[in-house]
Amino acid sequence: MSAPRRVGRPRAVATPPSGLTPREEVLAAAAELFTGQGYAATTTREVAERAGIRQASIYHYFKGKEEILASLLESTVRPSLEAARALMDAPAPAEARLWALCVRDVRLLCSGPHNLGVLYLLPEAERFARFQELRDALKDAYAGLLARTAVASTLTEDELALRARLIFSLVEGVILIRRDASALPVEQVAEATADAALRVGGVPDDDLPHLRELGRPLL
Amino acid sequence: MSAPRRVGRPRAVATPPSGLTPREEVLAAAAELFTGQGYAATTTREVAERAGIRQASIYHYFKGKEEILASLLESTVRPSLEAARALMDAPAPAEARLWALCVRDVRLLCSGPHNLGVLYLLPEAERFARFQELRDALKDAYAGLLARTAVASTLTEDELALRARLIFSLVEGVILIRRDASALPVEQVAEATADAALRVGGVPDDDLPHLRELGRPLL
DNA sequence: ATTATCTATAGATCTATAGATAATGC
DNA sequence: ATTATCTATAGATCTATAGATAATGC
Repeated sequence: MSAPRRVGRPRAVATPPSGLTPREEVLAAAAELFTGQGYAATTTREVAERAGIRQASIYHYFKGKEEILASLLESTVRPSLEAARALMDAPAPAEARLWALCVRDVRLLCSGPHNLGVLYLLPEAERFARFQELRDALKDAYAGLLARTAVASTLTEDELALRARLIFSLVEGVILIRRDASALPVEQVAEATADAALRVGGVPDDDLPHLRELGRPLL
Repeated sequence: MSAPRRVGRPRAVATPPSGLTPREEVLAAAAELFTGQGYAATTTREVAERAGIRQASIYHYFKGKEEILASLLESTVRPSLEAARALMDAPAPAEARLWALCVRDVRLLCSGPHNLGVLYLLPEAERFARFQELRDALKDAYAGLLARTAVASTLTEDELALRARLIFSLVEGVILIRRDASALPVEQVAEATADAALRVGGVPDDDLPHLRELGRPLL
């Protein structure tokens, strides 16, 4: 109802108020375009246009195009890492915690308006050290939980490391699944992926129902 | 020993003979650069320079930059699909054939000088219809083999489809594993991935050694 | 005075085409 | 004559910066 009354020169193109800060509007626009066509293939002009501002105005909020991608990468992996840290200390069997971590991670990768996970797959992502650190910490969380499972003691260190890596990429693989199939039954995919992760980890099929019940309260 | 004696104007920069045709030299150069820095981030000039020719000479062999990527995408997925087709008719239990398909696919993704699989992950790859058709056919091969396993009858159609998709992305996931870890013990990763695939498919742990023995001759 | 935006543009590309050139083939 | 390459460049970008402008805040 009330007029905009915002500081600064008005925008050239009147913008329907989105509820987001201008910075967030830029990030949202970049998320859509980077995930859809890639980072290098997206111009700052396209991002600005979708955000409702002029190209040069982006530089009021970001030092450059790279900083936009860095911000998106970090904000996408951080919630996963927080979920992982919470589960590291939860009082439940490692199998159940690993299951819950997979479910939460898949949910994060499958929800949200854009398939933000595909940013992880961009070749440009390799250059962003801070993002890679966060992702490595997440990888370590998977390995740590797997090492605490009952079957772990029957495996060599190498086997364990490889299985942890396979589980991690099984979870990240839902990025590809989501990319192929636009609309997914998120919960079903999340639980199926978590089940698959435990199977890869060596958990016998018969133990799965019980572990699921222990894992569900951790979600 | 013998002089080059090649038709056409000589190259501006003398090229150590690579044994490849000029077209292959361009493809090899593009493979390295596209996988390392992405398609859009790679210029035709860089590709040409690495191939030992001038930028404009690329257009003698390719209609444009896109055709280079299309060619790389198709030549990368095609061997996987051929392996799949050969295994569709092999006289062995579906579980063993699925195991063998995984091993061969992972080998293909893990070998070769560059991590060509990352091309599948490029957002640009979505636009190449012929490549996507080949990849879909490969996906169907996985689903077809899984449907012929013994456990398949105990699952709903939805569960089966989802598991097939998870197995497929488990295999494609080695692209990410290879990207993170430069040097991999290919055989070990391939068999571990194939084992994991059967586990995701619901094959009991106890059956694995036997199925591996049946699968090995199919490699 | 401060702020958020704008307009304008420098400078640096990048792709693809036009047309010349330097080999071999006949 | 044919071929594989080259040089040169048109035309179309694209990023980031410089500096102006139109609001509110005090």
